[in-house]
Amino acid sequence: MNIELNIANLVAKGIETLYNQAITAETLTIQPTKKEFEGDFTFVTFALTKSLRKKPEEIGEEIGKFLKENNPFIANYNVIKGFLNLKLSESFWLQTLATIATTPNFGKAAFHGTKVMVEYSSPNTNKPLHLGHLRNNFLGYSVAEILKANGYEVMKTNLVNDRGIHICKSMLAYQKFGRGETPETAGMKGDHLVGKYYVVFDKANKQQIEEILTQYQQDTPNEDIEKLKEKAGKNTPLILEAQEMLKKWEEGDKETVDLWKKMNGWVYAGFDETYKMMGVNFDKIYYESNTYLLGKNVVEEGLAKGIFFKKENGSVWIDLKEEGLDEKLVLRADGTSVYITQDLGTADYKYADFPMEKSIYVVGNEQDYHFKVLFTILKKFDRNYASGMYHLSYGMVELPSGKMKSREGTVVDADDLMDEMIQIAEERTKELGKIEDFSSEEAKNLYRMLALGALKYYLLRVDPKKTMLFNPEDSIDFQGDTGVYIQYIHARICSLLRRAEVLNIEYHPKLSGSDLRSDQANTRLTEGLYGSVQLQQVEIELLKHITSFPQRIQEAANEYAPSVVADFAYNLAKLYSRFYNEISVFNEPNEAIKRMRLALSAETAKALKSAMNMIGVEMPEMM
RNA sequence: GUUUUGGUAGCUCAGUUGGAUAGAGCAACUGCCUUCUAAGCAGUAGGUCAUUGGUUCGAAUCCAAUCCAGAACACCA
Repeated sequence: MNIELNIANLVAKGIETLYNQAITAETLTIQPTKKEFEGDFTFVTFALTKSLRKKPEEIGEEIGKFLKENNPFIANYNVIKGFLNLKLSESFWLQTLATIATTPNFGKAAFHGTKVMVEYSSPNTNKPLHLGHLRNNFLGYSVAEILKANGYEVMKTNLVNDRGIHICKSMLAYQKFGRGETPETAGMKGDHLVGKYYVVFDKANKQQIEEILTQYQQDTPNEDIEKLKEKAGKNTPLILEAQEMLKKWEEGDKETVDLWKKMNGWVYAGFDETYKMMGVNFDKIYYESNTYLLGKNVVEEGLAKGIFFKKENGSVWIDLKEEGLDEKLVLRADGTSVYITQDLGTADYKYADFPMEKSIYVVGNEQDYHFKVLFTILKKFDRNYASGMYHLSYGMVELPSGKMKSREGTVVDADDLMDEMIQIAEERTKELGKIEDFSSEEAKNLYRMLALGALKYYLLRVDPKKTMLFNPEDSIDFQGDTGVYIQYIHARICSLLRRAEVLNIEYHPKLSGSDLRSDQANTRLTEGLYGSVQLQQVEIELLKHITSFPQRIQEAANEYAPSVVADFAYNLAKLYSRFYNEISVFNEPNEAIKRMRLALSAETAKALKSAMNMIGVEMPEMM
């Protein structure tokens, strides 16, 4: 349902009839009427003045008259300057309500099965998840849900970075200083324990850098200090040992691999817990330890096709200067892979797994350049999936104190943050004392829903592309433009609907078989259920807003922006809240109006829930 | 230096393919709980849309330049 487009079609027909000029509806500007003017939708006539050689007011007047005379749904019109404001009839809105109510999964598109892969999360196994990961995970999960709502078949994947020098660092530190500690003996989640040893490594290594640096300065007092620092950073005993360990790992040394397996096992157990709490999941998990050797065949292929070239020392490159990029290394002189090599191989590997038309990478914007290069190369290779690749590049999350820095200990841990939010949700809820009849199980579940809802909404309401500020004080605020506010409105509606059920009020049009979604059936039902009742302005506003849901979901998918859905939900909740305060449902003496208001409430709740679920937020029915 | 992203109210953010007098929330102030959940509602106040120029009936939105801020530009991942 797209009212704007329908009106545009009517206007186009009008132009053809009145002025004998063919025009496509899509080129006409129809927009919701600003609230300070009378009307529902506005046709902007300026664009037509040249081709029709008429004044904007004249065009508006003539088309308005035509529309009103020829269409029963256009109740009235007025023209201000070049703006033709159209008022739609009550029966139109009532029928719209019936259509929404009888459309299963209103807002969502029919399944068309186009395959799309969404890769997100992609953690390193050397430290626990933090606030930045939360934005990534919530975004990835939400985009996947939004694509599903648009009819795609979605495969959610996670490419875990489980190998490399950084992993060896925590392994080495554990080996040296761990004394056989385990998550059980330490009373810590596995990912946190491993993260602890990563920090231990870093500290010890820093000390070694200092020592070496002093040595260097004594040996070569005239050398530039920055150069010496760099050299020292690469040559500490610990770093050399870690590199040695990486080599051993690659050779399959049993002791090293066993340790790696043990520690990664701890990390995965920890991650699973965190993912569960976050409410995200994956259809398939890839591990870099399995994919890091991929891509060498692609390098061969590139050389054979003349897309890559070899330098004298044997390293392989691609020249992307024509694309406005630089020369880029794709294989080291010693024949080992770099980051982009494995990404090239992994792209083929994923496609063999799941022949998708779109492949979304949810990765921070510090890797914009990398993905530009990756996609450009794959296009040069004529991979048939290359044109469907998209880097969902999101901005960093900053704190009021600035960027999160692990060195300065300002990193906000994901587990800690979620726990804290749950605790605050519990405190607030207890203060309000509304859920005394909840079992402790139900109460706990509610705290979780509220806390995660607040957090997800807070992180997803902002356009993904933008750097955003995480203000701890604002994030725990449950008032105003927040997830909890929307959940609250939903709970209130559910309360009304429960009462309607107790009172046995039948407000929902029930259709079956051939009746389903036919206009005549709608009209019949609408008249039977609601009669020709008078609608309040807020009620029309609500209907207008709900009606825009399908377009908003599409827009969210086109832009990969959950913020669009969040915005829809918030504004719908706000409108309903106004309705709820202005208008009484159960004190209304007219039964038809009562039914209409209940149906309107029910559809609002459905749309709210549907939208919020798309951003991963659960909606309580009582709170 | 090159490339790239951003700059809207004190703060955090919206603002569709250019459309009417630029919107929310927070913070501040004023009202509203014998009435369907006050985690709410209504209202007041708050703006040189970074700056300058251009395009046109019309610019926060498009173009150019400038200023400011972030990021990327490794035989790291």
